[in-house]
Amino acid sequence: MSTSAAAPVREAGLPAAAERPDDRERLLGIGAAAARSGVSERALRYYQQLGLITPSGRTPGGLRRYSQEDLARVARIRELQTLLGLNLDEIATVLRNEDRLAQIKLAYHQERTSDADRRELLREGLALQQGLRATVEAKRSAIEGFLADLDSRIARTRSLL
Amino acid sequence: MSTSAAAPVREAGLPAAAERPDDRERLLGIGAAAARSGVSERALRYYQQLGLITPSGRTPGGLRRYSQEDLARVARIRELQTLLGLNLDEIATVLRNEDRLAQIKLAYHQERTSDADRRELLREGLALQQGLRATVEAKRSAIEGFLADLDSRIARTRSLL
DNA sequence: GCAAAGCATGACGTTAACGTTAGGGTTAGC
DNA sequence: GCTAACCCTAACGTTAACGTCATGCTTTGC
Repeated sequence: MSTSAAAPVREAGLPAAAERPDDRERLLGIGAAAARSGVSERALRYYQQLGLITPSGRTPGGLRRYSQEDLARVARIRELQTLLGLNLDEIATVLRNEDRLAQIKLAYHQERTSDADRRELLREGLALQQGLRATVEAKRSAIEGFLADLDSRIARTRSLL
Repeated sequence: MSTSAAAPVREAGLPAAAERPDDRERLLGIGAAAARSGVSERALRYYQQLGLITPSGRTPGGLRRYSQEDLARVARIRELQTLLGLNLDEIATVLRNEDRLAQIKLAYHQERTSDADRRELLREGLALQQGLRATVEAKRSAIEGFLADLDSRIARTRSLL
């Protein structure tokens, strides 16, 4: 990590193996991107300001252009927000982890990576994933308990009938 | 419903069938109540201001006194907040529903309630409970999906090993 | 009966996550 | 090449859910 202080969380973009302009390569402006992802333009700019996303392009004049992966990333942010109740700071951490994981997979597949290094990389990646998994699992079991409680109450009400 | 406009959400307190001073009837001051429920004194006052709770007693001088049920109610609020991500407004609705359900159960057990009325009451209560259940269930299945996705990713990482 | 601890009621402050102008540049279609 | 639609940055506004005083009354233990 040798970038500047305000380095944003960047998605580890694949180096575009082969250019495929047919595969819906159309980039969206912020308006369309906002409409499709269901958040406001302001939210998109705000996420960017926090380093959560970076539109994969800009026009020569400086207008943001969003790719499909960008939109997927926004969807992920919303998911982490509404489902897990994470705040944007925590989400930044999660995304950083996931980006790191992608990096790891890239490094893993490089010829010049030694076998020992590969094992090491995988271990690190696995640890990252399992960290998030633990968080989610905790939430799930809590909700399950909540639901069980609710169901038993419903059963009691029902038994009166 | 004939109470004043700012009527708070009140728990439908049982009429204290028999006074039992031995059964930990000690009421807590706001400081102790806050400590035990894990929220701040300010939060307790704020919840009251929003009509979510009403301390079951006040000293002659006006100090709040919280009962065990009050604390349970606070715990419920926190649960709805952190687990389901509801805001205090939505929580007010849920609590109102639950209080209504308690009322219904009381009415149900009254001799002077007709059988037809009882069925009607039960139906209403059941509907209220199932409303919340649906919300929670939706959340659960969403989280389950999230978790499944995570697990498949983990499996993929693992398969590299 | 008195000091220390506890509490009440305002009222202003704070933080996260955006919303909303204001005052301009940029781009796309004709 | 021009206009309508789109977008930029900067900056102030908003809302929920409290935090934090300030000022003064209450309660409790000795």
